[in-house]
Amino acid sequence: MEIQGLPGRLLADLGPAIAGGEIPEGAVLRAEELEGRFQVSRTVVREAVRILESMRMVAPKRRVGITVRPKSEWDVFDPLVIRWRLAGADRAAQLRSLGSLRVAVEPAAAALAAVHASDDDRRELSALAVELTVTARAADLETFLAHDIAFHAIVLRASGNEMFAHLKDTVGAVLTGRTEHHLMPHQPRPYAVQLHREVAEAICAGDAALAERSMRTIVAGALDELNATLD
Amino acid sequence: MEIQGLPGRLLADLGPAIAGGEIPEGAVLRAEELEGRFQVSRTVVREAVRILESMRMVAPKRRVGITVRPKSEWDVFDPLVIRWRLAGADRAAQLRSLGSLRVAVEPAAAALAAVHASDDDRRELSALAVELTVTARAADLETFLAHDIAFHAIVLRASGNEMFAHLKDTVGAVLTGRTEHHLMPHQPRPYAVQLHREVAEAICAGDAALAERSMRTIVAGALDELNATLD
DNA sequence: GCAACACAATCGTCATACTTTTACTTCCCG
DNA sequence: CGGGAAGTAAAAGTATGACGATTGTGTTGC
Repeated sequence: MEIQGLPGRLLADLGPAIAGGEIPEGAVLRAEELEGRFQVSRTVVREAVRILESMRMVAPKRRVGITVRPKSEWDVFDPLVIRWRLAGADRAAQLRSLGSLRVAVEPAAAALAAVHASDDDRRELSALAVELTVTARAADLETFLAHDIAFHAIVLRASGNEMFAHLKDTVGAVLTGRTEHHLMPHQPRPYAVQLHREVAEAICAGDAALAERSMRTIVAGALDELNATLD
Repeated sequence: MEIQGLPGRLLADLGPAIAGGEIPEGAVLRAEELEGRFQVSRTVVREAVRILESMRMVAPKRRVGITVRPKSEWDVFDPLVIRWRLAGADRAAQLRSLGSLRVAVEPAAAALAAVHASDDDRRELSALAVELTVTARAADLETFLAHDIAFHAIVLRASGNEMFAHLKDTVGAVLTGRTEHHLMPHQPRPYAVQLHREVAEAICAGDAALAERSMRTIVAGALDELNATLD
């Protein structure tokens, strides 16, 4: 999953530093400086910088250096960029953006899933809905989180849309993030759990409209909570 | 916008070839072979391959070669991947995926725009709605397309969500693609134009629900037409 | 003051040598 | 005959030195 080798390590240092604002917009790095700072060869520096360039985070320019581009131009859908921003100072803004994205996408995915889900998908969703209920009552946040991630991942995949399916990891990161940073109630809200059951049932029954509505209530609620907590 | 230099050129050859299935999943390339085939040095090949690796399209492995990963693992949100797929054999599938994405995102963006749009945004939207009406009646497809792209771009930007805003180019590519490939009526439908006017008015009036509904009608209609044409 | 020119800094590319990993092959022992 | 251990070679990974290309900057001369 990660980029391998020394360029990967460089990237794992530079990426978060830029995404977190430690290296600000407009800052200018020099390749030679990076070679020295990280004790690697030009080859490695260049490959790492190329990757950052492909994410539109930096722009190398002759006679000038490697300039950090304004945040507004970054590839905000790149999984690495998302992860770096979630890990750093930009976490709040990133969570808000992702929250809105979820509100847009997940209800649509649920509606599609109600039409396209395989029998296995439907079975798994039902099972997970039960698990969510149990672990929520037991206040077992860790297991609850795992099941919650799996639940949303299946809905996204079952939608039959490859782009929705790829948001699985991103949604997972959001759910993980808000649990880790205690942006969630200590015990999952019974109403939210109930809504998950509703989504599962609606998808099983092929009721697209209900699946969409219930899912929208879930993600809109999550976004509201998020905004309430962050303010 | 593009990756610069020789690696960029290599990428512009390899990327579309892989995205278009010309180089199939599971195929194994060797760095040395690429050096010879494109008459570039090791450095250049490695940088291009690194970028493809960061898009999850290939996985270099020692003693094996550079393997083309299954399409399902690619970074489907990467603008380059989207462009390459739109240009190649995968165009239909890519248009469908993007169609669903638009149905999910653009109505949400319109709703947010009704709340967050600046006065300038609202003025521009109104003006563009008028332009759309005029150019549609004149059957000036080229100008119509430009204004249509601008219209949707402004709605996405005015939503205030950076991730939505970044879908501007992608939506633009979809609109361009369907005009170029004649997946559109010869003269824009009056009803669709009317809906654009409704969106503009709703956003100007701050009516989020109406903006969302009208926009949904637009994009859902576009998706229906697309499916009808591609089948 | 300004324009042309020269300079130097920095990235971009190439060629080559060496290192590291690892699939495959071979061979020996049970 | 099989299985495992050791050796081999193939491929990517890294380092380095040299040169090319571009371009901001300063300098010089009018």
